[in-house]
Amino acid sequence: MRLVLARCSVTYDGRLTASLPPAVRLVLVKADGCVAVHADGGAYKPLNWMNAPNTLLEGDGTWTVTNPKGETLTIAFSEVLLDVCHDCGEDPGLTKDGVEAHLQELLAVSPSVLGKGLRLVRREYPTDIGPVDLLCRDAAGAAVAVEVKRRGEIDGVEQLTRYLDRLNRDPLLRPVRGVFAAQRIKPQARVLAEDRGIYCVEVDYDALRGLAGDELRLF
Amino acid sequence: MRLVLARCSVTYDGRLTASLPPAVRLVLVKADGCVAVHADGGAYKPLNWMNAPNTLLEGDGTWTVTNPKGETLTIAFSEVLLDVCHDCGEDPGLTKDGVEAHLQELLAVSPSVLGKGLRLVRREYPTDIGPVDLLCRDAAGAAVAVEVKRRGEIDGVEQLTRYLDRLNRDPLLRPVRGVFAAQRIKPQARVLAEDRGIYCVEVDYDALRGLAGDELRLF
DNA sequence: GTGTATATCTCGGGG
DNA sequence: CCCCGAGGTATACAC
Repeated sequence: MRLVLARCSVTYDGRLTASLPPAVRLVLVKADGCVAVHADGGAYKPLNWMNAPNTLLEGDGTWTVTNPKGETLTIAFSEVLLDVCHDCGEDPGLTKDGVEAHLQELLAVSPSVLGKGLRLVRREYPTDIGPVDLLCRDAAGAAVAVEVKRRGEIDGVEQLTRYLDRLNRDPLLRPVRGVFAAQRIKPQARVLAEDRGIYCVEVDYDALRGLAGDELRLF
Repeated sequence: MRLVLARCSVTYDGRLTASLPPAVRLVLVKADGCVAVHADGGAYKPLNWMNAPNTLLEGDGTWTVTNPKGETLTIAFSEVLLDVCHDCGEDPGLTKDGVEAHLQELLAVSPSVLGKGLRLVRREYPTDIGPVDLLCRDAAGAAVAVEVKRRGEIDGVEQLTRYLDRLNRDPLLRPVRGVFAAQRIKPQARVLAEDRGIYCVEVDYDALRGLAGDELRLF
């Protein structure tokens, strides 16, 4: 990792054109070759950057970074305050808990919280426009498609609607009901869903984790 | 801007739980108080971060960053290789050219590229579910709603469909046609759009800029 | 503040 | 390679 703190001006020419007048900024070059220019504020996003893979050409006070798509990042330095380089070694990486995949796993174990008598047919049930999170059957044997989100918003309702449209063309499944499950469902998303006959359920992640633990302990 | 290069382990507890085992990383503290932990690779996104506003408590080899929502980022340092601090001053900020807003401006000046005889009624025409990019009238006086995207994908078609549904409830506008304009339209989006009777146009940003220049020069 | 749309989104997975 | 979906998305802007 190379850290350069310097007064510099920057231009990016690629998917769009962007330019930065001279100021003191951090230029970060990582081991994979990616370059990022950070101002002293404004959250974690750099002002300008170029992802790996790319080639870095160091000229006389000017760096030119080019990627295979022909996009370029040009940095002109006028005053270098710091220029250090360190080898950090491999990073063991981040582990996460509480993302949508976990919610889906827990609901797959306890589908009955989504409706009385619901049984899981399979997770990630494939359609030709993408997989449905959960496909279930209810007590009467009717198919139920479930879309799982951490936060239920309009996009999720549209997504489930597209899946239902596809699934309802399959005579072996038809008619298929929809269930929209999320930790919190926004009012607009609920209105749109219910207008389309989609049932909405808010689920509690921690309670579900306890419930799943109980169910697993039965075996 | 403070740069700390150190062996450290990190945990985040908030919207989800995430943890990082010990390794050498860059910890970046910006003037607005935001904190970011970067590995030596993996593009510009930090492994963990905490946006401003927050409070940073420096303890004995451990930093605890807390935000008003009660989320916490904890960094435990074991070996500090570098710890420097610099005042960068205000950043004059980034200027961009070529984003969707510019494409919309250019199409507002030259709506006829979207269809013969099209005239602009207004940009950002309001509906109760959000603004339509352009509302036009064609040569026959019929209303045309235009959705502008840099890259035309399915979400954009859904968005325009929702607007058309709303606009077609207005007796002063009905019937309203839809036009989906983008620099490139993906095949799936085109199929969905045309299936719904929405006309697709790919537009050339540079050509449009030239055209708009010509039209302005007429005045 | 909520709600909506954009982003050089980034990032990962599957075909 | 593209396509699709998730994200602690972040960010800007309108109501």
